[in-house]
Amino acid sequence: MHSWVLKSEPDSFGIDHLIAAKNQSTLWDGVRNYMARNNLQAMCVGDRAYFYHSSCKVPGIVGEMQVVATAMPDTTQFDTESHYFDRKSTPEHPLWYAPQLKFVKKYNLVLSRDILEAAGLGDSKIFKSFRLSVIPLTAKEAKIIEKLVASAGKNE
DNA sequence: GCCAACGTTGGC
DNA sequence: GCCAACGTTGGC
Repeated sequence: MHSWVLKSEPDSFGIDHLIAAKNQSTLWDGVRNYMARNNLQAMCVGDRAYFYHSSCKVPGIVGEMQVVATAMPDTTQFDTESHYFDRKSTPEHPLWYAPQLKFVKKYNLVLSRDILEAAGLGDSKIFKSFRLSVIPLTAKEAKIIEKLVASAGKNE
């Protein structure tokens, strides 16, 4: 199993949108960056994805999701009405792919950048490749986050 | 709202 | 295929 960090702006699609969604799941579509796309395609069923809120008051990891279906063509790329329409893409040769993600849990606190950095994740791609919206975590990084979640859970 | 980082585009 | 210009992301 691999772990990933998926960024989204809570104003456009936050974890509460996911909770309210049908089956509490969503296609992670609209990603238009090749490196992020490659990461999306590398996701396997059962992988864990941390939901990261960006461009908001307290940016950080707010909860967990699980991959329930591997990446399939992102249909918004063919929709001329969509903000995500891409004229270079055709149904025969789609450029962009989206996996299906399902809500697992929402934390009772935000794992803010301060908390993540203090836990030793300062060298993680979360910080180093901060423009990337789909970030792979090493096993070590994933373990650190698991620990943070476990200790935060004790305060519930 | 500013601005640095950095991916993408397009002219050559 | 290089690289400057441009646009977007995202923290502050």
